[in-house]
Amino acid sequence: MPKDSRPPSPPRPMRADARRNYERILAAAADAVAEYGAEASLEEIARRAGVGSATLHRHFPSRQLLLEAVFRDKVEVLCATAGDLAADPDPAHALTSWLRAVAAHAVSNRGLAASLMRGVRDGDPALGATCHAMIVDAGTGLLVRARRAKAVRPDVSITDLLTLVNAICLAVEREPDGAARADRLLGLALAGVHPAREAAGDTPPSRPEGSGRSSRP
Amino acid sequence: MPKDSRPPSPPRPMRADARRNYERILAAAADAVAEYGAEASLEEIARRAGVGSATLHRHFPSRQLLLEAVFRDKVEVLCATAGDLAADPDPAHALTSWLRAVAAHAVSNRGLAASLMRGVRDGDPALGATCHAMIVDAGTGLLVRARRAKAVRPDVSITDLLTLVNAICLAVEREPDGAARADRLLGLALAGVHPAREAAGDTPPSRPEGSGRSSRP
DNA sequence: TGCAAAAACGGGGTGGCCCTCCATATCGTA
DNA sequence: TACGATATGGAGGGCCACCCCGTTTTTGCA
Repeated sequence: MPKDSRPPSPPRPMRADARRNYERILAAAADAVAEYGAEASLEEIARRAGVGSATLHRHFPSRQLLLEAVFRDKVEVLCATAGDLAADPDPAHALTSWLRAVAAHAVSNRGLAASLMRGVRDGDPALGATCHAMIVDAGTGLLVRARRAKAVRPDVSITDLLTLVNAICLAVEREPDGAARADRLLGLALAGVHPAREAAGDTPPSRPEGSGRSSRP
Repeated sequence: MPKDSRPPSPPRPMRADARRNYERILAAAADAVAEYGAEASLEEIARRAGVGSATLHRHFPSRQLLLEAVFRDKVEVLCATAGDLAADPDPAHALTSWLRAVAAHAVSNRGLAASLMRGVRDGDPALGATCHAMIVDAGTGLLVRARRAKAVRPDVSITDLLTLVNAICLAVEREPDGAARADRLLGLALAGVHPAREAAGDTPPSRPEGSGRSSRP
């Protein structure tokens, strides 16, 4: 059996200069990712941080881990938002609002979508799926509530929804007016492309019911 | 004024060895892209084709151009499919069938989605947007017919639909069972996440109307 | 058929990237 | 202050995209 488990914090609290460099790298990475997206050059990040590339790789053994560290707090904001929306009296509205918030964050923080996308799949096990897991957890609460209220199809999973959101954000990333387009496409995907009755506003996601014609004989 | 315009074919019909190498590169690229996706190494392609890397770059000055050449005939198949579906008595069904066909091609041909995505945006002007343009043209016919039949929202554009399709395909690419998942997500996006009445089958895209409750007071 | 210009070729160079080794510098403490 | 554990970063290897330019092949014409 293993000698000892120390889950949250290794006894070594990290040396002062190490922590300083860690922070520097994180800041430089945030800049670089904002500028170039998730594919930003790691050497460039190390250069901006004023450290050697080896130091960067020691602190963040994979690109995914670096991205996770960069976006951790933004993801926490989204999770908190989900918590707040749990009190919304309208479960459907809460869910769609949150998904839109996720999309808004993803398009305004280049690379976030790519970071959230990579879940468990892809090579190394348990090597940086934290953000993905956090978001899934946060969204699940909103989804089950909406499902209980019969406001979403019973077969829709949180993975479905998040994949759609991230796919859309990834697709419109680096487009002229990405935020608006992402919101528009998300509204479309949530409401469907078939015409709702009166609904004339901006791709309103609610009130899907109504009189209609059957389009398939 | 310009001396002369010769739109379709430059008078030089390409030397025999040049055409031979062109074909070889194309074949090698098809293999490599099938194996590694749109990010396949160009040097590896040149190596497989038995030509120098300079030759590859001469024939295909950009990765995008090479991908377009690789996928040209598949895109033509999709365009032909769109033509066939124009005779479908049900415009809505024709449109969704075609979008599903696009998705099916995109997931089964690694890199196609990425190739179709890059439209006009991104650096050089008119440097490889042919596939994108062809697909847009083909889809527009189906969309306007569906729109006339009031089977789609009037504000939905073909760009919206194709972006959704490509985004989904890009997202599920290299997932275990990508094709099924892409089809499922596309069905979701086309029909919306809100519950349809009886509709119990596989994410049926039609008959979006139904009895419901107003979800926003 | 023979030949010279044009066209195409590809080896090798440049510069970038990711990642690792190890001699050196720095920090925390006895 | 002095020592050992810890952290550093320059150098180097492997891979890649892309380009320069001397060489080879093809072609059109005499």
